[in-house]
Amino acid sequence: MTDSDIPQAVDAAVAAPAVQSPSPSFDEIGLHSLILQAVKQTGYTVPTPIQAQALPEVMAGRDVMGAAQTGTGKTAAFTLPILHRLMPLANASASPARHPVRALILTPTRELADQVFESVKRYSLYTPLRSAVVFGGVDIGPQKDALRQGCEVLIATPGRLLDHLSQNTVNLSQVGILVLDEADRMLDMGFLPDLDRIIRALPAQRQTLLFSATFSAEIRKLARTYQKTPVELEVAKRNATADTVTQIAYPVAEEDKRAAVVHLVKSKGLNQVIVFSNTKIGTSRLARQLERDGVKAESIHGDKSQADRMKALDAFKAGELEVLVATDVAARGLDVAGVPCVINYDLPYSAEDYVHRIGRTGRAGASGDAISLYTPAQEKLLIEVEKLIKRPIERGQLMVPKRDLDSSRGSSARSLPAHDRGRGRGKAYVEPPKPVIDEFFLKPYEPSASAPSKPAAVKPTAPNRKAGLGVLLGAAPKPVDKDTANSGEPVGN
DNA sequence: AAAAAAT
Repeated sequence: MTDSDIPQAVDAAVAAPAVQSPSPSFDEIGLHSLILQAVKQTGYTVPTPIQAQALPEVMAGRDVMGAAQTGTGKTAAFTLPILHRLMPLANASASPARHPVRALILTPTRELADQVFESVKRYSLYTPLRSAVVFGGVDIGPQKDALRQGCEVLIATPGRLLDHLSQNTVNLSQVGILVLDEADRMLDMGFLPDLDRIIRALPAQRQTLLFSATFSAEIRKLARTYQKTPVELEVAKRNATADTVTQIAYPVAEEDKRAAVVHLVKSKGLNQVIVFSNTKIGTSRLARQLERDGVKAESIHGDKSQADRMKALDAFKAGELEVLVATDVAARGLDVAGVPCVINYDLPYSAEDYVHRIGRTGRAGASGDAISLYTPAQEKLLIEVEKLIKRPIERGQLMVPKRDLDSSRGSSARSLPAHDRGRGRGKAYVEPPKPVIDEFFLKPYEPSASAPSKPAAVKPTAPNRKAGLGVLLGAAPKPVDKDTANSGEPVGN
């Protein structure tokens, strides 16, 4: 599933506010009938805002610079018009063999590449247009075969594409359309030199589409370098978080975080939770520990083999896991339909990543919960996030029954000194204040009420609503107060 | 400071 799978026909009526300006249907936009056929089969009738804006521009051949949140239907916003533009080519159908690549779509991660590929395949189902995807971590042989067969649309991650280029197994000399998806992410990941090398292999005469979560100075520079007077489209507000996502943060001591996750999952019967951790090692470890605690969990991060990554993701999508523990490899672009809850086990180092992480829930107008666990030392990160999203995040108090806490505490966490002891800064080490964790609770955490009318792609098992068992939150939402918020900051950070 | 991506 990808961004393009926003079920307009179904959800628009329920979750999305009625569109005031009469949005044209896909019929009226003038997409090629064979593409329209595939669109209709998915059940969509009305384009999302980004689609409504981008389709005409891209179909007209203009360069587009688009800022759109994930979950806005961004993938279809470029996939559909690209296929439309390539249709004359397919109609000619003179020499079916050895068609050179006409459209190239670059993405930062392998999973995203695969998702975009799935989307292209779906929408080109009734057309003669062919597509292929290349990315690292898997055998290059089959990719070479696919490229030799010929494809009009190629989706790729930069590294493997360069590999193909150097081996002369791909011909990019006829690429008339280039898409840089999640461009901000690609820059973050240091792909600029790779992008540069790839783009130098493309014709200068081409249409270039650039999608990014934000229009930072770097992105604008990228646009200036590779685009010609792009049309700027900005759909959702930059750095906005969906209104349908309930956000809450709990102060939890580092060694209690695991127990907190177990309780959030178990006591509420949450069955499809993505838990974000900041490190690859921490991600693996947490998944293992959760398994020991009786939570079905798998991890996904960059040190795992591509096969393992796909396996974990598929198992999660199939509903076989309660928890997917992930690094930020999963923060962007990943689209598992209807994830009802995201937990930040660690707050991300950058506030922008927070936006991407919680963008995994509350997609397409569905409701979702984003829960962040933070130590007092991490509160400043939380404040950074609030500044970025321009809204306060409710603070709660999470309580876990003491006996569960103790049983779930590993031997490891306890003994570790949580913070570095003074690095000669002349200050004594101060144990950060611990949130009160005790046997009783005030008010249970409830997953947000309005259940999405459209069930997740994965059929959720009946939530076992044994509230009260343990996890609790009380503490009235406290308005953010920058002054007091910082006061408990411990030494060191 | 961390993660991702070609091998």
